[in-house]
Amino acid sequence: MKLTNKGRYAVMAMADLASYANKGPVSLTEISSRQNISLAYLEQIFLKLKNNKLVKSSRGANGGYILEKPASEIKLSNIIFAVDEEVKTLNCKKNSKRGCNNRSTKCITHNLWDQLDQHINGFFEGVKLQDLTRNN
Amino acid sequence: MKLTNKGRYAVMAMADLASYANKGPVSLTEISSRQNISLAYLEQIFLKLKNNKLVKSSRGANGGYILEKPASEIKLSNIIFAVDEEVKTLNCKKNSKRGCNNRSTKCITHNLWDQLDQHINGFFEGVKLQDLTRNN
DNA sequence: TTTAATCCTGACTAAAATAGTAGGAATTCT
DNA sequence: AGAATTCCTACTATTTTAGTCAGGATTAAA
Repeated sequence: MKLTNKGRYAVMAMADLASYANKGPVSLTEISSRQNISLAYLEQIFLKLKNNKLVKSSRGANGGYILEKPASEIKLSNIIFAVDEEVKTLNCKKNSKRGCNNRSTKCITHNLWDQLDQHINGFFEGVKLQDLTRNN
Repeated sequence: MKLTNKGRYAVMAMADLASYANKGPVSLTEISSRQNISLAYLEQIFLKLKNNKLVKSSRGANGGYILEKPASEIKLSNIIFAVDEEVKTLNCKKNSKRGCNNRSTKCITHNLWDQLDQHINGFFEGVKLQDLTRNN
């Protein structure tokens, strides 16, 4: 799992959306001004969120986005994965054809990093979008 | 806590050192060839490890590095902090003079990211260098 | 039907972080 | 003295991140 500002922005935007979505579609312009994220950047982010079936869009005047699922069913890990798609190539897997099951120092730390990754994953698996809204 | 290859290299190198250090100082040249990390890069890394009192050096021919403390007392978090020194400026603290104790979406996710950080910290606090050596 | 709001998309760019090099000085052993 | 080694600083190349820009395409309301 990769962790960047973009992912954090995505979480912020989704939390914003979740808070205001009961009144129909929320436009990116609104979110942009509330959260201080540039509109163009938000568009880029929401495109991915949409492709990952986390939000639905309705176009035209008074259009905007709504959550595709209830906030209680959206995990933060879903959001982060959608936006910061994984490109990480783990050195070990890439370099060794031996399958990385030996006990070299390199592979030991590799496993360690893998464990950490799962640790972080687990963290974001455990938090739902709903947990971030003020009116839950 | 920041996580980069450099940190991983540092952990690898320290694990290597811990495995071989019973025979006196280990030179970076050795570590370099065993772990496939460029000598110049290792020098840079060990400079920081030394400043952080994790290793001791002895110069000159047959010189090298040894652990400053037993491997059972060195936490991985120590190593990583030494090498990837924190520069991270959290947006929230930087921007708001209100002390970031309001319930804005921004601050909610800020707290979230903080929690994650502690989570990761905790992970590396729990692992000792000794746990990585083959002959423990 | 016009118009405005909005989504959609890809290409581009600037800045920051990362990863690593280069080169020389100082030290110690043999 | 000569070889091996740490020490130290500055530099550079690459990659990633964080966005901007420009121009559509689509839809809904007036």
